[in-house]
Order: sequence, then structure tokens, then C-alpha cells
Amino acid sequence: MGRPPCCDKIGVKKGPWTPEEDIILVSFIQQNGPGNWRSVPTNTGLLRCSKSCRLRWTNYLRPGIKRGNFTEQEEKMIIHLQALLGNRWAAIASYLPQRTDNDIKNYWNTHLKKKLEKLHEESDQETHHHHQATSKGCHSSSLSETTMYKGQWERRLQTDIHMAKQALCEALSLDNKSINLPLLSSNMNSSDKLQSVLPLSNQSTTTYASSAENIARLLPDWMKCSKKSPEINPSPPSEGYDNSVQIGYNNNMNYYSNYSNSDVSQSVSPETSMFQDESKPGMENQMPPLTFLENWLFDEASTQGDLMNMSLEESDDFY
DNA sequence: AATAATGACAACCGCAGCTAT
DNA sequence: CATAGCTGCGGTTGTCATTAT
Repeated sequence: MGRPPCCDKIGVKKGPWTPEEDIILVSFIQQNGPGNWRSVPTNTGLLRCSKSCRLRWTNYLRPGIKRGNFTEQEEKMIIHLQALLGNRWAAIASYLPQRTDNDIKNYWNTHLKKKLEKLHEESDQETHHHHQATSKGCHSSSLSETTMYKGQWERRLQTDIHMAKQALCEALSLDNKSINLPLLSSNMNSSDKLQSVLPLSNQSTTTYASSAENIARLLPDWMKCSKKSPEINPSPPSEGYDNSVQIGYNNNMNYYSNYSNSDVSQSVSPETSMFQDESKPGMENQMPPLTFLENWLFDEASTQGDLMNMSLEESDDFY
């Protein structure tokens, strides 16, 4: 009785997107704003389902996305957050402003998982000699075991409870500026998440200034809307379409510095603002609020292996 | 050089939650 | 309240590139 899949229609194209399709999609979104994905294929003539359009935009074309070259700090954050949150990639991505959940998920699956397995193998071999007397059941050698033991739903519930607690603490202590964790319930929609992480001050336009620049760069020959002359990063990414437009690779945008750049935020163009609703929830508002988390993540970077064994009770202590 | 195996990543699929009617 | 439609999420697959044999 359910709704038929949106991609089952005849004539709906699948597979990799072409540069031409990307340009059509980006230019349409630039004119109409993201959202209302159902109308995108009909209005653009793209032979894609709405879902595919949305995915392409959010994971690839959306401004402000950094791709590839995960830094060590990002790696550590992902590892920590995965240990804490489980495979809630969207939640994890909300802490990594320029990364998409899909990217993080892929990176985890292809790199970090193996890396950690290797680490655990090594540490197991070392500890095995010291703890041979340890009973099998108590020897928590991997996150998966812990997860299996506790149940992922329980972990998720715990996390949400912790975050709710955090919200309460925050609400009760107005001068506690160090605790500004974005509170991202799994039940929140994007706008809720955005609201939840929005500091009171006005800096929400910062990323969109960059967005305008990115879009203008994306469509140099297609759109004539570029009013500003953004500082173009002359270094094209290694990927992209051969000798065609370079899309989605914004190596230029330095979020951390842009964040506090009020000039940039003031220069946001009207058309830029239409991207605000669809930008990554909270990404342009989170960095200062990350202080608490960052301190924890980076200060304890050396203990990344230990965290993988962290029980829920230990999580309680953390909070 | 040819082929198989493996890795990396983009994209798809199915489901759940939310909203409007 | 029930239903349909839309969106977002996470698991999984498909495809291309690279490496090994």
C-alpha cells in the first residue's frame, strides 16, 4: 500500500551525474533555492528522480563542502564521535562542518574501520600477555562487541538523554559559555537542528557568503550573476570532470576563519540567502560552540583507542 | 601485457519520521 | 484518526581506478 518508489518510473536516469546535469541542477537551485525537490526534475527537465537531485546537491554540489584529505583532527573527531554516537553519520557530520554524512560514512568504512581494527589487533596482542587471566566475557576488545552487548538502540537513547541533560544544564547556567554543544536529537528535522545550534548572535550568513562565491565559481560561463570578485583559489582539485567545470570541491573556503569575518557575512548577496535553509544544519553556527567538544576530542586524542572500549557508564562520567 | 583482486567513493534503495489533508 | 506524500538517514551496491599476480 506504500507509495511507489520515486525512481521506478520509466525514463528516470540513474548512475553518475554528468557535468551538464550538475550545472542544470545548480543553476536551478541558485534561482529557486533548494527544497521542494519534487518539482526539480519537472522544472529542470532533468531525467532524475527528486531524491537523486537532493542527494546530488547535499552530498556533492552544496556549497561549503570539503572533500577528501581528512585531517588528523577530523579523523580523531570521527573516531570519537563514532564511539559515542554509533553509526549516526548525520549527527557526526553535524560536528564536522564541511563534511557530509556520506563522506564521513565512506571514510569510516574504507579507512578508519580498518585502521582501528589494526590498532586493536596490535593492542590485543600486547595486552593479551598481561591479561591472560581475564575472562572472555569481560574482555572488551572492540566497539562492535560493546555495541552488541548494550544494543545500539540503547546507546542511541543514552546519547539523546545525555544531550537533553546538556541542554538543561546549558539553559540553567547562562554564563556557561564553554558548554555549547549542539543538541541534535535524532528526531529533529533540519530546521530544528539549525535552531538548536544557533547562537544568539548574528553570524548565520557567513557560510552563505562563501556559498555565493562557490556558486558563482561553479557557473562562470552559465550564469551572469557574479557581482563580486571572490578570491579564486587557483588550485583546482584533483578530481572533477576532465577539463570541464569543477563542481563541489571547495578547497578555498576556510570555515574557521570565515566564521569570524564580519565583512564576509555582511557581503552576502540576496540570492545567496536562499541557500540558507538548505545548508548543512548548523554548520555555519557551530564552530564556537564546538569548544567544549573540541577540547575533549583533541585533548584526548591520544586515548582514541581507549574510547572505543568506553562503556556507557563511562559515558556518564564524561558528561 | 592481461587479468584478477582490492580500494575508494558516488549513488541507490528501503525505511522511518514528519506534515498536510 | 488514517492516509499519502516528502524528506532525511543509514546500509548497501555499483562503478571506476589502482594494485597485485
